[in-house]
Amino acid sequence: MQERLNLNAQTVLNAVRTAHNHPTALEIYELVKRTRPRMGLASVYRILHQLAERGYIKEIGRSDESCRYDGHIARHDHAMCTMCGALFDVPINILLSQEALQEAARAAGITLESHEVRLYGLCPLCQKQNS
Amino acid sequence: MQERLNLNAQTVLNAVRTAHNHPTALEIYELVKRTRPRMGLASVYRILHQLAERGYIKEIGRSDESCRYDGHIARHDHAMCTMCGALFDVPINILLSQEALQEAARAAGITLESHEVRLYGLCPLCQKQNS
DNA sequence: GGCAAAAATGAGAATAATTCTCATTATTAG
DNA sequence: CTAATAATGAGAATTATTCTCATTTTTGCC
Repeated sequence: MQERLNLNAQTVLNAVRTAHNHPTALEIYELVKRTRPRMGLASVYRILHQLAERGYIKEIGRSDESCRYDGHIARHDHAMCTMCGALFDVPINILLSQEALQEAARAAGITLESHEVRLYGLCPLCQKQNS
Repeated sequence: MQERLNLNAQTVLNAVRTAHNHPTALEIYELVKRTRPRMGLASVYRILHQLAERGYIKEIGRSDESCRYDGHIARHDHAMCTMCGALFDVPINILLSQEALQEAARAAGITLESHEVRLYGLCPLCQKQNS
């Protein structure tokens, strides 16, 4: 395990930071190839995971597995275990003012259709295994 | 296009509704095969999409494409276009009380590490194309 | 009921994102 | 300098999902 970021990791980190549009791994790979044409896609994935693990970057929309389905269609929030990926319903409503949501949507440039809060943490099982 | 749900769709819908653990398409396929052993996986996917489109069920964690990376690591929220899948930062903070979050996490059974609000709606481009 | 048109189905191939394997290369410690 | 250790890249493998298409089912009509 390395402590400091090496040249490849620096290049990838730079690419993620300068791309201001939430790039995919493939997009980052394309960017990185300009300066380091020998780097492979697998290395990009490997480095991205390391960077995320160390908190340099974040992964968004990583479902960690496949799409899941929910027969419970009333609006509700979800909690996801950061260790095993288990997904839970939040059985109580997390209160958010419509005005705050509308303002946020406006600031982001979209019309507001719906929203969801996602909580991240350890599920009971992973808590045990982790202590 | 059909209006009413047929037997296959009913079976899939039932499976999603009775499974209380956010099943994946594969899990649903396994369930459904018990009563309708001839149904194929592709049909399950097809029916799941239809059911979601008509609002009978919801898809969770559908990134609609690949995992995206973000060099902006301070906690912030995201807005996603429900039509094209584009992902935006919400440039302002959506206020949520720590107590409410903690209580929700407790109710869901996880420890709280972090959270994110996701807004869903149409991005400017899709608004235009849709009007 | 019988039949033609339209829609739905299932099987397996195809695709796309991601991960794995492993021989090679680079780095480090002594 | 050298042995041990870690990192790399290439391509194969895996996994979830979608596509294709020949067959089956359903539907509307006589």
